[in-house]
Amino acid sequence: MTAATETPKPNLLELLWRAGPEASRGPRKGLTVDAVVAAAVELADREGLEALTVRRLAQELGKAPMTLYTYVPGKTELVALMIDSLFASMERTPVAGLPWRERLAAVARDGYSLYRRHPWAAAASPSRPPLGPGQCAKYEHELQALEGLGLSDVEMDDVLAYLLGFVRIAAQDAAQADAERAASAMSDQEWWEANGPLLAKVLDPERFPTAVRVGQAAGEAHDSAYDAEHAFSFGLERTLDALAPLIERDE
Amino acid sequence: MTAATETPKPNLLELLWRAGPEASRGPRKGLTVDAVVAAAVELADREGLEALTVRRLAQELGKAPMTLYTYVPGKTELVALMIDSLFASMERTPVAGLPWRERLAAVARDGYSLYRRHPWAAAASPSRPPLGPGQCAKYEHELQALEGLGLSDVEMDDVLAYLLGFVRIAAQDAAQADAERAASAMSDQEWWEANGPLLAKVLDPERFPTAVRVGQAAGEAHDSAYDAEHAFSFGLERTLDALAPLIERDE
DNA sequence: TTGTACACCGTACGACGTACTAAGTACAAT
DNA sequence: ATTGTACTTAGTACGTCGTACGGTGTACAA
Repeated sequence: MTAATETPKPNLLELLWRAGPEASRGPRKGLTVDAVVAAAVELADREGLEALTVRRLAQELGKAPMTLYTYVPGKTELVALMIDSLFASMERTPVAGLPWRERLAAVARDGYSLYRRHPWAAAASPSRPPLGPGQCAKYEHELQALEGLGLSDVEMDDVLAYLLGFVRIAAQDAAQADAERAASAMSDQEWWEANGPLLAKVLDPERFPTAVRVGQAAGEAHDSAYDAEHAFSFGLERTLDALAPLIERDE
Repeated sequence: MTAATETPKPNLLELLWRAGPEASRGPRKGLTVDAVVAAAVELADREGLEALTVRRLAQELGKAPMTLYTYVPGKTELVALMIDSLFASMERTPVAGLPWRERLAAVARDGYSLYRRHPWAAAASPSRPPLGPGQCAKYEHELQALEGLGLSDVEMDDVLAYLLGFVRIAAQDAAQADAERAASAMSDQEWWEANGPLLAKVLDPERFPTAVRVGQAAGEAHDSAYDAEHAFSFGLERTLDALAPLIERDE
């Protein structure tokens, strides 16, 4: 029995920082982790996260499916790498010198437009992503926007998590509204013809007086049933108001 | 050729309101939609949304997998029904007579604890769920908590969407933190032994000065890397502060 | 020159959602 | 009472997924 050559599964952290040992023997690699990740991002952007399958991605790269496992240990790790690569290359509006509201607004808008450009990432990105280089660069830049405002270190982290939570949920909702609009082959008119009668019967103004009134008003105000961009700008103002007492507390 | 008996696929809306025509011929039904949905909720609570498969659910109900499709047209509709059933039976703290902050806090806490009890729902529930009876009852109750505060109808909807967005993201993050803790078989110590050296090399305090400092402070403050309950209570206070200017604007 | 670590590929396994078909049931129409 | 038919239930099977496994050939190290 030969001693098993221990090739421990490459760690996600090593992979994120591209710190794995590079092979010195064997055939030349036909791809790189970066190339795989870039192709995956492009595919997910084009056709959504559910179209991103290992087979499909391999096909686009001109390789057999299992080949990708040489570069990436599994699909979850691939998605983590994809998100970190987004974070690494995202736009970071310079904020030095701006008043605090504009600084935080810029941070929020940078994040939001990243997620709008890559809607799958809003659904997939966790609150505390693994500490890859992209995540670290993002975190560093965002924290610098919070420096000098009289917050403690712990408060800075709390405030940032709160702000980014808003950004993520706004992006999720926007992406979902888009997806629903695209998925329903029905026009609004067809939908109402199909479902209007039932809704009219069931949305009893005596049982749901406030809901019927407010729902109707909201539906008319935003031309669509849900106006994502309005929700974002409304929410951003609120979120900055939320932080004002904390930040301006001792000025 | 016999004329095709048109049995149009039951609409999700009809299903939500249990408004489908009931069969008058054929064998007695061995189950009800409610029973299927209840079993599905129980299974998802117990083992998570990814354990909720049609086969597994059918097994728990003592039926063949395909049998469930008599009650529910597909898995997506099943999940929608599950969420609406949660909304229908959730706790709704009475808020009449309370000051506005306590009213909104109660609404937020009811929602949050619902999602904490059913973590899968936080991930699956969309911003604008289909108008089932549970969703309507929830919406009605929540809007009543916003009545009489001097807001327009459209503002009431905006404010509620904003508040519920916070609740959802807080619940998502909490659920994810739990899941990660459960999934990693490693203890914190093992994790640091495995990843500490790389992180120490790569988290260069010159490249990421603020991130390293704040990250360390935050990590020490919350015993775990991410303290969900703290994030919720911190965020709830902020969110109420966010709404104060709007609500107290003309008092 | 040769041994070996490695990239690459084909095949295959066990899950998944669900389409299709057949069997059997109980009410409606006769 | 009988028969037709709408219905529930079940079995089988298809196409998809992630990925385990084993084989083949390459190119560097010894």
